[in-house]
Amino acid sequence: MGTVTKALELLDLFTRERALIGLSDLARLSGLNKATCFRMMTEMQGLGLVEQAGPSKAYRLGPAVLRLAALREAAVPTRDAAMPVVQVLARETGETAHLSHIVGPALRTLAFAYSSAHGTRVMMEDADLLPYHATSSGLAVLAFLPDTVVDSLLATALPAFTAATVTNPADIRARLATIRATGWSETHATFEADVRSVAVPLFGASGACTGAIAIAAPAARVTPALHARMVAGLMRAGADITTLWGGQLPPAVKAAWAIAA
Amino acid sequence: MGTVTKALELLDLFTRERALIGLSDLARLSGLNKATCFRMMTEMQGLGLVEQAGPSKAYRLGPAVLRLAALREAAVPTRDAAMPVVQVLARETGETAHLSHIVGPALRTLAFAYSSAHGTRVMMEDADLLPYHATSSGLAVLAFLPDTVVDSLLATALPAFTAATVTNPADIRARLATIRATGWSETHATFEADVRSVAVPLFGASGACTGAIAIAAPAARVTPALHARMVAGLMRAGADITTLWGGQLPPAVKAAWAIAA
DNA sequence: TGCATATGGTTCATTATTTGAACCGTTGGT
DNA sequence: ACCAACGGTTCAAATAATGAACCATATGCA
Repeated sequence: MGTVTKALELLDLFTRERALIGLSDLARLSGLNKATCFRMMTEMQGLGLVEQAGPSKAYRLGPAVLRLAALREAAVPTRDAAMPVVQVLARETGETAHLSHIVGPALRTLAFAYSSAHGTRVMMEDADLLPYHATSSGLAVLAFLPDTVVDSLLATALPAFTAATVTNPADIRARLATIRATGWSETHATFEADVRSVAVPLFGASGACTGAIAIAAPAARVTPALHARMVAGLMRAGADITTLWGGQLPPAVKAAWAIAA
Repeated sequence: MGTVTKALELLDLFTRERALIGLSDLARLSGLNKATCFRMMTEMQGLGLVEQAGPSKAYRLGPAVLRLAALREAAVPTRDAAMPVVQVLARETGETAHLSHIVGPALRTLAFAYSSAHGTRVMMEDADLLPYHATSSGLAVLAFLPDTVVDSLLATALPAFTAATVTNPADIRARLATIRATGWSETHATFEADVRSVAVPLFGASGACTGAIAIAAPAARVTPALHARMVAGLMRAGADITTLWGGQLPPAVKAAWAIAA
């Protein structure tokens, strides 16, 4: 493995719950030697990518990442462009809408919006990781990813997050076939209990799948009428965002969405 | 130089004007070998830090930086926290206010706000680089940085951006002494013609200077009364943001600002 | 048409950097 | 006073980075 990859995987250890990490923890979590971690963190600190904070000298992400993100959004306004669509979707359905994005090998939440229609709602957090096999967004993306990616994912051990999580590769493959035909995916308490979620895939300029947009609601609230509105809204939002991103819907998806609408 | 530093300096070549860079250009701009660049970019691509786009296979910043920025903002809401203060400052003075931040060896614009009071205003851009010796923000920061940093900067050749730019190290040192005493800095058309600008430094948790906040106005509009309001507003804003960032004013600055207020 | 010169990407012997066990000096708890 | 954990440092040994030369391809030009 390259040195750069190791250093940047160190950055991936930072999460919302674990914003500060000490040197020893960093070494334990990454499996790298403490000296290696130290040299890398020192180097990245010099570039402003991380900084040391607090009473101990624990590390956290530094201000340089803000500059990089500002430049990325200036070049490719992924998030800013899609945000209004996500908000409209949340308002029209009265439920939580969220947008996710393939980053490296994982699917991450990029943006989300709540509705104020109900006192209870499904909560989200930015930059969270979504498992492919247990979320509607994950399945929507997986259905339109190359077979090689699907094969290698299904070859690994799939964790069960709830009693309802589907972990059998054959069952998942069957669901993917359905999703390819209908153009949307659905899960039922497979990631979090009592949550029902529907998603559609999003596509980039080359026609490859780059992410998904989804709506998540408390299961008890999802009537057939609401479900229909969710699917219809997602198809429109999916087409809109794909256009905003300069992407192109695969013919099969375009046909599936046109028939349903 | 470490490999990680080289790779991340590659990322620093991306700017707003040059969002897409091809492999050969990357090698030329960085001075690194083409094979080295290729390997590093491939590695960073695997992590989503950069991606290849367009008809040619030019590189640009990838979606992973958005995730890192989201986590940084969650841990330390630098920009979000400071933004209202910058906006109030712009509204109260009727001029352009901007916040800058030390990132590695350079000073970068992090946020700015315009006022709608006048038809003409000083324009800004996010993530722009501010030269230390020719801007009020730069001088404000420099005055509170360690002597070693000042020495090494003044040892380099300082470019003149206008006829009024001060490039003589001795003259700059004299101005820094004044700034240390008063707690604020000022420039007169030293970076852009007809622009007059006032700034105060900002400080981090350790008491070290981490950035500056400034107001820039067309020179003709700066009356003594407005100038006084600018300085007073900046001092309040500087104290507020330093607090918001969990920072601490050095005693000397606290004293200077208290006396002036 | 063919020549010249770009481009992104690849190879492999040479070289320089990374690596990690063991080591400091401090700190905080018992 | 002790112990264990912390952040940080060292240096011979091992590994990964390096770069000149090399493809295949595409573009501009006469």
